[in-house]
Amino acid sequence: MSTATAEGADDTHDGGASPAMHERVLEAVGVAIASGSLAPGSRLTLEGLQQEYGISRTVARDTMKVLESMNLVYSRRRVGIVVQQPSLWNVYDPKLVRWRLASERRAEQYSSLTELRIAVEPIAAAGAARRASASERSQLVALGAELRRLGEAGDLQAFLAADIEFHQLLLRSCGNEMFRALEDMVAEVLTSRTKQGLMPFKPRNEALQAHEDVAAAVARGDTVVAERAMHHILDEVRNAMGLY
Amino acid sequence: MSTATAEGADDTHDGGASPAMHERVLEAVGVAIASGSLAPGSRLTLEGLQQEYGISRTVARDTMKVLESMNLVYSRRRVGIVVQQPSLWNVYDPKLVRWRLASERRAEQYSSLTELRIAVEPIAAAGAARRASASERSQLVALGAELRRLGEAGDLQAFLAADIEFHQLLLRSCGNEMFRALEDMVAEVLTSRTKQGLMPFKPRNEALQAHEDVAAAVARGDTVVAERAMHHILDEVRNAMGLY
DNA sequence: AACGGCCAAAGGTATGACTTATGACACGAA
DNA sequence: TTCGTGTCATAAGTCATACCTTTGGCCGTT
Repeated sequence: MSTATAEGADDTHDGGASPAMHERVLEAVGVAIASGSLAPGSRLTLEGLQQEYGISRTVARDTMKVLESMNLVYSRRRVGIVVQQPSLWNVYDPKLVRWRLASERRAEQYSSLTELRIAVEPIAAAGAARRASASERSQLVALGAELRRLGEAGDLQAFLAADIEFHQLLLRSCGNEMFRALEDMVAEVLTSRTKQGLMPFKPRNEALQAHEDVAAAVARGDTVVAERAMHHILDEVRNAMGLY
Repeated sequence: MSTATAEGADDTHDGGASPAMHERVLEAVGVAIASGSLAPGSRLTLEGLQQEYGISRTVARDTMKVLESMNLVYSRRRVGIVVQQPSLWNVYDPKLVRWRLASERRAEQYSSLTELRIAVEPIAAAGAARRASASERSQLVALGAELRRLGEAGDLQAFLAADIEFHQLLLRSCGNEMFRALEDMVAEVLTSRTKQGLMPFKPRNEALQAHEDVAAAVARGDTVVAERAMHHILDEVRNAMGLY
């Protein structure tokens, strides 16, 4: 790799080069760290990055600053840029989550995210029952009905889309911005679960019922039932993961 | 402000100026955004930042790259650097959490974090019961006993320290790195709760018992009881927040 | 009123120079 | 031998400057 910077890469220091250059480097180094092929303790230098990717010091610095902000690396004078231990990473940064999902260690990331879902969604359901807006409540009920329709029709594709929308809407309407920030990750997990064929061919009636129960409980502001019903939905997931 | 860059600030472009300059700017702008005094949609320019803080373009760029990575801003040619809507922020970034806790909006951040605790800790307890190491289990039991001792002695200061250690150890030993990453935030919340005098003068016996129950259940690998007992601990918090 | 071209503003990138911190190593003293 | 101590080379931190590229807004034409 290295010199093969995608397009022609004339030596003409054109001052502006290929835009998104910065992103390319960030992506490459980030993936390398997230996948473990750049092990904790490994050292990089700005000089080295400039050579490796054919970039200027400016871009190399920008990239490292971002990685440093994610705690993937730290930099010290005279030493260079050092890869941090994974236990110090900002594991909630969407970029890092994406990189890890793209790596060999995908499975670990999925199970962490799934466990997080199991923890958060019931409390989010309770929050939604308490704080969702009127329109959010009715949308949720509508989605619950739609899920049953699609589930019984056996249209897995459309079911997945509606299921994602259901769970996202819940996180969006629960009034906690830290839960809301998990929207995309939940979508990712649900998508993957279907892709991996971990979903039953037809959603179980029990699951459909539980979704409707959540929606109804949220709609009437019943925090306890909303939470319990969501818990029920996730029990299925928990079983599948061997967490019971 | 501006020119008063802390020390002397001779005009001699000394190329190296006051180190941690970059951090100073990051902090200032970050706090301004987090507190809302730089409203979403506000626009900055690199030029402006250079003037405002007496820094070079390099430092201004570094700073903005970090803020951009946190999704606090985005930058567009010909427009400048624009403050993002809060709903797009990376609200799990420890820097942002810190800034928000230091702002007027402290209360919102605390309640989000508390709700997150309520969601995560029971599942973390179950995870610890399943996956903690032998030494972690015994440490947890020891901490449970210590909590009772300190609680009954009425030493709130020492109790807080042990309580933090208890909850952190649990998050650390539950085997989910996304839960572990919440260690510091939980410590922050617990500390604040005591500081604000929201703790009873003496911890209630029920709470002490629940901590011991969690420790014992984790020690013998009983996921169900560990989760339930932790849930019980947090019910107290939930009540205090009016979430029941 | 809609379309198209021009201009200036502001970020993106590249360079080169200088400052500062610091790991490593050599040297000398206890 | 071991433990400071001083020197030096390295690599990040910062600054200044220059040029390219994108793009929002203005203006004139159709």
